[in-house]
Amino acid sequence: MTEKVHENQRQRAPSQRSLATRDRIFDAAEHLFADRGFEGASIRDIARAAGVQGALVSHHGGSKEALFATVVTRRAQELARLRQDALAQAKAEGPLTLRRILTCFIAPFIDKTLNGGAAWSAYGRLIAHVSSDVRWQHIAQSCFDPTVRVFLAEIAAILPESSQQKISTHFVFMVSAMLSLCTSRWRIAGLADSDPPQDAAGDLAADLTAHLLAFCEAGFRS
Amino acid sequence: MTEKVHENQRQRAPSQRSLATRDRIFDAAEHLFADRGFEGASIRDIARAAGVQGALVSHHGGSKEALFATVVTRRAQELARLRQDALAQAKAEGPLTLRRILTCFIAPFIDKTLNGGAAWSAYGRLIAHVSSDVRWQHIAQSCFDPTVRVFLAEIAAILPESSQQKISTHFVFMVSAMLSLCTSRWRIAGLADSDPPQDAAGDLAADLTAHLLAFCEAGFRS
DNA sequence: GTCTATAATGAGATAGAC
DNA sequence: GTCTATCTCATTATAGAC
Repeated sequence: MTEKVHENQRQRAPSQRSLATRDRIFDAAEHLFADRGFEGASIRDIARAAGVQGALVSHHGGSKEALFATVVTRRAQELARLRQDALAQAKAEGPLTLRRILTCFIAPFIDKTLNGGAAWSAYGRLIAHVSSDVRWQHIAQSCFDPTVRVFLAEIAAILPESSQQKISTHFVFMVSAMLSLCTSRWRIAGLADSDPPQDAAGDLAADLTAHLLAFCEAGFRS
Repeated sequence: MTEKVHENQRQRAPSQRSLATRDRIFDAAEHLFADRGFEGASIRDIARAAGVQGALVSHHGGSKEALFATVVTRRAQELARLRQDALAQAKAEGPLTLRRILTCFIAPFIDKTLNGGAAWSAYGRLIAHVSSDVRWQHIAQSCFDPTVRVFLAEIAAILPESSQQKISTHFVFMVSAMLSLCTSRWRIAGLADSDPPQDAAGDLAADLTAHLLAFCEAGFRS
């Protein structure tokens, strides 16, 4: 079999260089969409940040909407896997508690977005846009709802007296609070009249995760 | 004293018609900024929605940024007054509890944004943009932080063992959950596999307020 | 796969008539 | 206070050379 393939089959795999360029474009798009929203980030901005020409952004990302969806989807799979792996491990280690279920959902996200580097930090803010704008409902449904439904079912088993409506409402409260750690830490710092807590005092992500978990577990049990 | 004034004094009061036009422009801007964000809403869209020419939007609103700030500020004063009046009345009626403090903050907002008509509904979503984007920090500080600090002080008096950092963090969690009722009810409905609860069953705002209050009070006490 | 060049449209803002 | 007209620049997207 030669390197040549039938015309209706896929072309040969993209080169290393092409893949690297594509990832630079997606990283730049992720960062700018996160910071300035869908309309606030222009293709030109993204191209400049990635160090390429505008036409190349369209080549790799398609239309601007397709690029947005691609960038959101890109890390969603890894995040879903982290969460479901954590849940599977928690199940293997003993009977599930509400706290353990919520931890499996929140801890991977906070760990990545606060300790996972600039790209994951931007991704957290990007998801906040998706979660608060009905225009991206289709993305939320395909990227996040399947995993969320798994967690909702586990919570419902722990809290049999709570209606599905109530559990779903509380879950959205929890997600909103979680995302506020990506979008609104400036607000917390401003209200606390203190500098944002430095890593000097320890693991910021662990502290915030514990805070958030305590808040939400109590809320679910209310 | 004639109608003529010194050139460096203010001109005569605007006409009724001018005020009505200005309000139509601000209402249109509020709605479009809320739905599509700052960059997503164009001056031209706003002019068309208000039924005026583009130049008139600039005339009444100044630059686009100034227009955005004006529209956010416009209802902030009324909201602050509603919240502080509720707090004053609660104080007059007896010793404050955590639940009563949180109610004074949340209930006026939910009542207006869910039962106060389309303009207040849009305003709720608009505030969600301000709260989640550090670019609008100066607006949040001037419009909302003064009232928030009053409530933080009352909460601190009820929860003397909680640090200011913890109370501020929990307060931001609460505000995020509250705003999710303006931005993400579609998400709750999608996850609950049920139509969004209809008003037929009663007062939607009252039900959601009670839900949210229970969740957040338990969180604060965690 | 990457570039240059450009098409086609829309953006924010303002000058000046009425 | 409101409108028409226009300036200047940015926008997304694509065609076509290499």
